[in-house]
Amino acid sequence: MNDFIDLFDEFDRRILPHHLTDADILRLRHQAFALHLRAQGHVDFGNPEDHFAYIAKGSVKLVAYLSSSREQIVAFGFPGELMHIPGAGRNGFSLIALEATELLAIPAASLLAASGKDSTLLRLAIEQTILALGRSRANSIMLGTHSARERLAGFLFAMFERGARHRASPETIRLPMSRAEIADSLGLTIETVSRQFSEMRNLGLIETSGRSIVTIRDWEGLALAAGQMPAAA
Amino acid sequence: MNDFIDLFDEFDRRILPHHLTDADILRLRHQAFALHLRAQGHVDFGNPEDHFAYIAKGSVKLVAYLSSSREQIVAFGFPGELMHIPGAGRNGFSLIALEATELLAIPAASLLAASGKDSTLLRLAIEQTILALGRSRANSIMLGTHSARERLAGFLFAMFERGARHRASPETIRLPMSRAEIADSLGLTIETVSRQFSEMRNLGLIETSGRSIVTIRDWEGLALAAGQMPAAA
DNA sequence: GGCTGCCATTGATCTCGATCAATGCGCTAG
DNA sequence: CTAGCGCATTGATCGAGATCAATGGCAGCC
Repeated sequence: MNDFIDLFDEFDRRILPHHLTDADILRLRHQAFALHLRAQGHVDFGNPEDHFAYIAKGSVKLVAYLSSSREQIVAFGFPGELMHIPGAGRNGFSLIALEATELLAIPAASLLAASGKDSTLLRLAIEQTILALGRSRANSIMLGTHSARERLAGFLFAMFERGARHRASPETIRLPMSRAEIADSLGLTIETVSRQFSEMRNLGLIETSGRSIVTIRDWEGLALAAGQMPAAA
Repeated sequence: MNDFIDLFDEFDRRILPHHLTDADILRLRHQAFALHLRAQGHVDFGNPEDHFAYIAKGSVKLVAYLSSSREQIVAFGFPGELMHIPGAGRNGFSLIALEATELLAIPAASLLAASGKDSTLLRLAIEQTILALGRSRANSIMLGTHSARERLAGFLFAMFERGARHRASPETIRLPMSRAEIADSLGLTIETVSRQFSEMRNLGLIETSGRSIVTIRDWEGLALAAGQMPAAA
């Protein structure tokens, strides 16, 4: 399983703090496991245990299943990111690959339990959780107060900031998710998302090519559309 | 300052794990500070540092200020709860008292830094943060997929579960927040919240008395209105 | 205990986004 | 290169909730 070795090595270099002892690293290596998902493949961490997932290649969505028919996308995950994945609570969660994806999963509980004396790993975990909390609260604010235009503009900004995939030029990204997935993450319908894309294209804010290539033509206009106040403070 | 002594003592008894060493407790006691807020009084933890707040008496709202006029209530806090309060990020947060409130604030960063060898405190912090993350994600799901009726019904359930204030009978609570505050937390307007209250009253699901006393008359009907699936799974 | 101001309720209308319904087009297989 | 399917786009209509506008009633104050 060279895959696992390579994956873990990358994780060690890019995420773990540099001053970890070999013992810590060995401990982690024992708890982690590599996963390869093809497009639309899903992992269901059924047990009530939380996990962390380091995304190496590809991209994923974290989906909450409701009693109703509709599903809500709670977060996206891109290469280089460490996601927090809740165990099953009131509503079940699933991690679903948007495209072929390689990731490293680590049970949160054993990570917490394992670090007896040294708290470096704990600190890493809490930092990531606090980041996720911040993103989730930002999401709540968006869903609670923003219009469809503001949501899509904000979404595009977020995708650009997180580097999305296959950046050809600094203004262009390829979105790995479908319109339906964008809609589910923004609390909108496919049609509304599509209409917003068209209107923003007509306004000269963006250009699109094919189904998933987006180029930003007017950063200031897009920021305005996203609801960042123009002047004042 | 007997207030502080009493507050900290209560915090120790009700929240802290029982096996903490005296050294740990002393360390915490040094970092914590008591706050007394009158109704509408606010604390602005301006520094970019996160805090934890133990609510002893009263109730609070955690508000995100947007560039726009509208504000979004991110969480409520009730007695006995330990809230996570984000430092200023993209949007500023404020903790505002709904009524006269006593609370104990603890800087998260120094709590993390202080626990050198022992990781009990860290574990406490991460547990609370993960709880908050779960609540926030549930909130996202509500805002992204639920109707006004479902939101208010769900809100009432949550208030009952968290014991709200001054429970006269098991079916009756006093809501310490105004209609405007309910609306801001649910992503609705005052008028819609009011209309939903009236309709639910007409349907015989609830009874109201004065501005803030609510009695549940039909638990099953309310659960149905909240969107918990009737039969099936 | 009456006054007064704020908050909640109720009504009328409007608007944004959902829904229903075709049509168009990019991507993949063959 | 072509065919065909699935996703995206566009159009028409509907409806939930926002907005605008009065009215009603609870609570704090003199």
